[in-house]
Parts: sequence; C-alpha cells; structure tokens
Amino acid sequence: MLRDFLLLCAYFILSSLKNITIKTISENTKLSLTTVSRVLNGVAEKYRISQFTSDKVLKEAKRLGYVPNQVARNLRLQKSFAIGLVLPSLANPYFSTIASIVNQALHAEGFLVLVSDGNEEEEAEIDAITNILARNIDGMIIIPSGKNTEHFEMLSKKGIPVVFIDRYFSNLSIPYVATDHYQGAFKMVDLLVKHGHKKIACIQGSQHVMSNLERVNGYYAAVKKHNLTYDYVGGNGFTAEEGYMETKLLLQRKEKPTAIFALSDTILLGVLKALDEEGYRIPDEMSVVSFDNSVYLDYLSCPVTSISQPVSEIAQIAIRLLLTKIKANAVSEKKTADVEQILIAPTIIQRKSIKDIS
Amino acid sequence: MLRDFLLLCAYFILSSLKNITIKTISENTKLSLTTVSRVLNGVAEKYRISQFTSDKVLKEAKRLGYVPNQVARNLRLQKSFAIGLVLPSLANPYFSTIASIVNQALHAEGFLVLVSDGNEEEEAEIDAITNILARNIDGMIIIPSGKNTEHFEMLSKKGIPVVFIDRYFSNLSIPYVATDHYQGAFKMVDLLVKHGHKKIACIQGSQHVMSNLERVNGYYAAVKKHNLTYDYVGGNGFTAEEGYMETKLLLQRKEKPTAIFALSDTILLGVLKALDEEGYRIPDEMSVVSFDNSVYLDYLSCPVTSISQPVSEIAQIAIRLLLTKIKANAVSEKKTADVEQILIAPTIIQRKSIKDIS
DNA sequence: GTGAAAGCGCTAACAA
DNA sequence: TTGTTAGCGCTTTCAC
Repeated sequence: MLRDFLLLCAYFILSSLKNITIKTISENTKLSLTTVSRVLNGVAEKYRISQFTSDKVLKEAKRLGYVPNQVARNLRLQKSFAIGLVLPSLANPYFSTIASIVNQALHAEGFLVLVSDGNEEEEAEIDAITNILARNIDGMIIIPSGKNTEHFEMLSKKGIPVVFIDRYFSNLSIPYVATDHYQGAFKMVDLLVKHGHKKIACIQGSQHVMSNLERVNGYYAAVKKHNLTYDYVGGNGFTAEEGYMETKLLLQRKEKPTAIFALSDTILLGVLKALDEEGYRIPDEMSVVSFDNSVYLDYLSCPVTSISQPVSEIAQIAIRLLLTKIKANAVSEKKTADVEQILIAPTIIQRKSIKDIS
Repeated sequence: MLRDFLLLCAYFILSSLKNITIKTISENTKLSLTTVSRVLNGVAEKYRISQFTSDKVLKEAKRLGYVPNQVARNLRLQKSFAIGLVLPSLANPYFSTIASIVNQALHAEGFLVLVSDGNEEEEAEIDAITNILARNIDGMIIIPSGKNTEHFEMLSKKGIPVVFIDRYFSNLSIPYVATDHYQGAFKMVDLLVKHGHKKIACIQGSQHVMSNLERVNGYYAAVKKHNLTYDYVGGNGFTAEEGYMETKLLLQRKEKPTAIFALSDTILLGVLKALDEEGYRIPDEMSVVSFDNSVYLDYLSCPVTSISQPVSEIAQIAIRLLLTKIKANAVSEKKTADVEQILIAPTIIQRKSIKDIS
C-alpha cells in the first residue's frame, strides 16, 4: 500500500518535473522510439504500423501532453521550421506593420517567425543576424539598416535563403522587393510642380539608408527635370525630432520654400509641429506632403497628401519569394539562376495639404 | 603539386559548404573537442590550458568564422538564451512599442527575443506559445489575448518563468505588470465631470479583454461615484472601424452625450472621423478624450486629451521581474513565494479636446 | 594541461 | 510491422 502510494507520488513528481519525450512514451507503451516517432510524425501508414499500436501511442502522447522538442528536431534535421525577420526598429509603425503581415502569412504556412529588432544600428543588426543564424533558421527576411554588406554576402554564401524588404542593395545578388522609392518621390515633386510649386524643400531620413537615398535621388531628378532653380535637402534621421529641428532651420533661411516634402510620416509630425509654432498655416502658407501614408494623416488639422507604400503587397511577394527559395533549397542544391529584384510603384493619396499656386 | 591543388580545392569547397563546428577546429588544430570547447567558452584559465593552445584555437576559430551552434548548445544545456514575447498584434503601435523596448533591453542582457504575433486570436496565441515553448525558451513575456487561462497554468506548472504585461489575470499566480486601467478610466471621467460633463459616452475595445474590462469598470465606477444618470458603453474592438461605427450609432440616439471617451487611440481615429462627417466640432460641440496618448495626438485638428500609459516603465519592470525569475530558476528549484503583481498609475495628458461647460 | 566518452531528444538508415 | 543504432553539435564528468 505504502509502496504504491510512493510510486504514485514519484510518478507525479517525475511527470511534472521531467520533460516528456518520446522516450517517456516509448517506455510507457513498451514500443520502440522509432515506432513512437513514426506515429507522432504521421507516417504510421507508410510503415504499416498497426492501428492498435498507433492509437496506443497517440493516446499516451495526448495523456502526457507531449510536445515535440523542436530543438532536438532542428539539430537532427538541420531544419527549424522557423524564419527570421530582422528589421531596423519595431517602434516604427511602418516596420511593425510589415512584421505583423509577415508573421501572419508565415504562421499560416506553418513557420514560426522570429522577429529581431536591430535598433537602427548596423552592429545590433549583425548581432541579430548571427544570433538567429546560429539557430538553424530556414530562411530570413531582412530590412537592412546599414550600408555594409559583408554579413549579407556571408549569408548567401552559406546558402541561407534571404530576401530583402523595403531597403536593398542592387549590387548584391540577393532578391528584394520594395517600394520604388525613387519613383514615389519623383511623382510627388511632379505633383507639386503641377500645382505651381517651384520651391520645394525636402527633409530626409537617415542619409545612408538606401530607401532614403532613392527618395532623395527621385527628388533631385524631378527638380532637374522641371528646371527648378531652388532645391534643398536637410535632415538625417527618420524621427519627429529631426523633422522638427530641420524645419526650424529651414524656416530661418532667407529663401523660403512654398512646399515641404517630408520623406517619412515620423519626420512629418516634426515638420507640422515646427510649422505650427512658427505660425504657418497649411496649406495656405505652406504646402506639406509626406512619404508613408499613415492612418492618422486623414485626421490631422490639415489632412496631408502622402505617398502610400504597398506594404501588404510587398510582404506577400517577399514571403512567396522566400518560400520558393526554401523549397528549392530542400529539393536540390542547384541555385535559381536569376535573382528576383522587384520594385513596386507606390501611389499618391491626395488630401488637402497642397495649395494650388499655379 | 596537383595533389596540393586538389586538396586546397577540397578544403575550400568543404569550408564553404559544410558547417564549421568545433570538430572542424579540433581537427585543424589537432586538439580535442573538449579543449576547443573550453577555450571557446572562455574557461581556458579555469582548466589551466596553455596560452599557446588557447591562442591556436582562438585563431583558427576566427579564421574559419566559427559561430557556435545554438541549437546544439540548447539541447545540451537545456537553455536557450532566448526569451519569447507573445503579443496580440504587432500592427497595434502600442504593442509594437512594447516589443521594441523589450527587445532592446533583453538584447543588452544577452538574450535573443523571439516575438510572436497572436493575431488577437486565442488559438493562434496558444499555437505561438506552444511553438516557442518547444524551442526550450528560458522565459516568456506575454500580453494575453483571450480569457482562457489553461495554457498559462500549464506554463507555470512546467516551471517556465512567465510575466504578463498590460493584460493579466489576477486569479492566476503569475506575475504581471500593467497600467492601472481602472484608475486611468476613473480619473478621466473624473476630469470630464470637473469640466461640467454629465453625459459621457464610452466606446470600448474588445469586450473580453482584461484591460478593456478594467477600463469600462473604471468608467462605470466614476459614473456611479458622481451619480451621473447618463451612461453608455458601446463597441467591441480596438479598431478605427469599430470606433467609427459606434460613434455613428451613438449619434443617432435620442439622448446625446457631451463627451466621448474612446478607450484606445485606434478607436479614437474612428470617433473623430464619424464626428467630422456628422459635422460636430471638437471641443465646441463634443468633447473627446482617449486612452493611449499616441504621438500624433498633438497634431490633430484638435489635440486630444489622453491617458498616457507608462509603456517604457512597464516593459522595464517586466524584464527585471523575468530575469529575476530566470536566475532564481537556474540557482535552485525553490519558487519565490510571493507573486509580484504590479499596477502602474497612468497619467492624463491634457490637451484641448475638453470643453468646460460647468 | 589535455582528452575520451556519454548524452541532451530526435530521426532515419539499416536490420529483422 | 517493429526495433537497433548512429549521429546532429555541443558540454561536462571522469580519467590520465
């Protein structure tokens, strides 16, 4: 009696403390590890395991609340069923939206998404990538922060499927899908010119970031195309503070613009604040436009015309690209010859922040 | 000569294709796996490994670009140096801000953060938790979505350190740190009453979510305290659409409120849109307040008074709590007797959206 | 000072 | 139809 009780106690202690593995199930059912593993992996039929055996295993697994140890599986299979998403900052709504979409879509495909925030620093980004890589990740989606590319080349050397989103390096043979930042900025300046603006100032984000560079290039290209004599690009960071500071600076200059183009909505908020403080009314005394088309733009005192990036589309295509690569990797070692590099045209959402002065 | 060349070729092929493990280093340096491992783990001194040997290993590791395989380490150590962050949706800026802070702080402590988006669905949440759990996570920070708690109890049974953020279950013995939602709502109604408002309507978020319930309770408590005869709570979701719909509905009722309290900023945007469409001017014809204090509130046509949640503080405390638990776990099996359950008082940021009608 | 070998939990080639 | 065993890459006990 007492012994039975002690045994029971021991059982409970063990089952609650010790991990439940296929070995536990194997012992309890007096079946081999192989058989248990096969049943649990749904290949019982293939090995013609009897219904009886199969049921026994399944029942016991359920009773114990067995959860397969992915770490062990990864180590054995050299596969993790997880993909890494490395981005500059989750605090930026634009990126977190991407993260959300990627997460949902990949979850539906049975993958776990490991999101890692690089904090807009190249070093942290490399750290995140290395760390994720060390976990036998199946693939990676990256929004790169910096301008160095060695660690990315290392990735592709290692044969890890990688896709860039939003920001990219056209000189690397790594696929990317992004907004056509250049075209977006170009079209926006075009629109402003159509409304009679000839003095358009631009407040940019982080200078070394590809997407920012492309936008600035688009701005300059449009300025040149229209033979505008005025041009101005200030700033160096995708933050409201930067937008604020730079606008203050801009407004102190002798020659003032008639329109300000904020290269992100975070910058825009700072621009608006500065304009408000300096007593400029929008659009009467200053036209303002931006990049990103955040939801709240509709609700501002003056709804701001903005460039809408096809976030959802970008994320979807990137995932498709990545999964294709992963599957190709699994099937054989042959590399897909052509590297998909996709730019998607953004659209301008017109609101009320441009004054027609033509 | 030829043989040398072939060997060199073979070497390059192998080193680029095959993973570099301590075995590679061991073979190249003709040292045992043990020694290599020790040096790489920085315990060379402890085992009095000679400087010469140590240097040789380090040099070779560097030359090969060796990165330790975390999966194997995890399996062996039953430890992952990673913590899971499960939240309802990264698309919600409030949560993604938390994610960003948690990520940064834990990264500084040497942990990798695995963020998983539960998509505001309980099932997906359970899925995410199981999936992360199967990866030998060291601990978890969770913002729970649903109202079922079994999977959480399972977690604490298994001895996994868990901390809830923002939303919580006071009946579970799991630590949490959150805004005092109840008090926040209570104080806001108080403020409105001080400004002479007696008819305050409330547009709520997801009804079953703890934080929402607390806010609604706070609203009702304040309404009761001030003996207001009018009360109204509508809505069921933290979205702009919901806010929009519910406001439209609200404005069709015979008895109209003088103030609307949106229980989140996402809801607020919908409320503002509806009010605008119906021709209400803020604050003259309708006072509006909200919960969350998003950055853009300052820039709206009428800056909205809002309850600011101490996001950063919450995240910091939660991390501290979690790390303490993890360390306690590592040292011994004894459980810390008392469960820390912390509510932090929010502050009201007053802007211009409340009309004084007293 | 250094090394051999066991084992973390799992899968799959090979056996029976 | 089921089982034995090697090994994924790493750490650590025990041995020399």
